[in-house]
Amino acid sequence: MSAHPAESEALLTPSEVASLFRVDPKTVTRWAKAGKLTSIRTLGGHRRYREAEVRELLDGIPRQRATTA
Amino acid sequence: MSAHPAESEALLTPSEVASLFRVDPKTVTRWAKAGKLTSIRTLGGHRRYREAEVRELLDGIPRQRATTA
DNA sequence: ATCCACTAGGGTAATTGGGGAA
DNA sequence: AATGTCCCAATTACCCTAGTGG
Repeated sequence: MSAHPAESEALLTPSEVASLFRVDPKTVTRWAKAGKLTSIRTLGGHRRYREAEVRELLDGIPRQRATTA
Repeated sequence: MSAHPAESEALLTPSEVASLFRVDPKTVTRWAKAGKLTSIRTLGGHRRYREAEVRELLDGIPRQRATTA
């Protein structure tokens, strides 16, 4: 079988996102409900999150830069 | 007429669909059994899925609106 | 014909969603 | 306002063996 790169983008599970942020998975769910985080749903209703978006939030949009003095 | 089959007839394997949704291939099988996803069977009993349908489910039917609070 | 990754099954753990309360 | 925890029901993940796909 071919290894078709049919992937448009990588997705993360709730627990994975929670681990990255060091929070409870339920908290990630609340972020999704609040629209703070984009969520894709499986056909069973479980949420998946865009890895690119998560990493961007983690790397952070540095609002305040510790200037390398 | 074109000698090429319609592009919308493109089929995906269970593992490909699973990768797109970030779930286990067996989960895709359950979706097919539950009638949540159209499945075509090979002569040997393996399932194939319509790419167009999968992409539509992924892009998804916007069910969530980000409240621009 | 062989080779081997993938899939169909079935059964059992682990995760998730949802509401509600501290 | 924002988290973490408890409960329960549903969904999903991992285990195996045998058969299919190319």
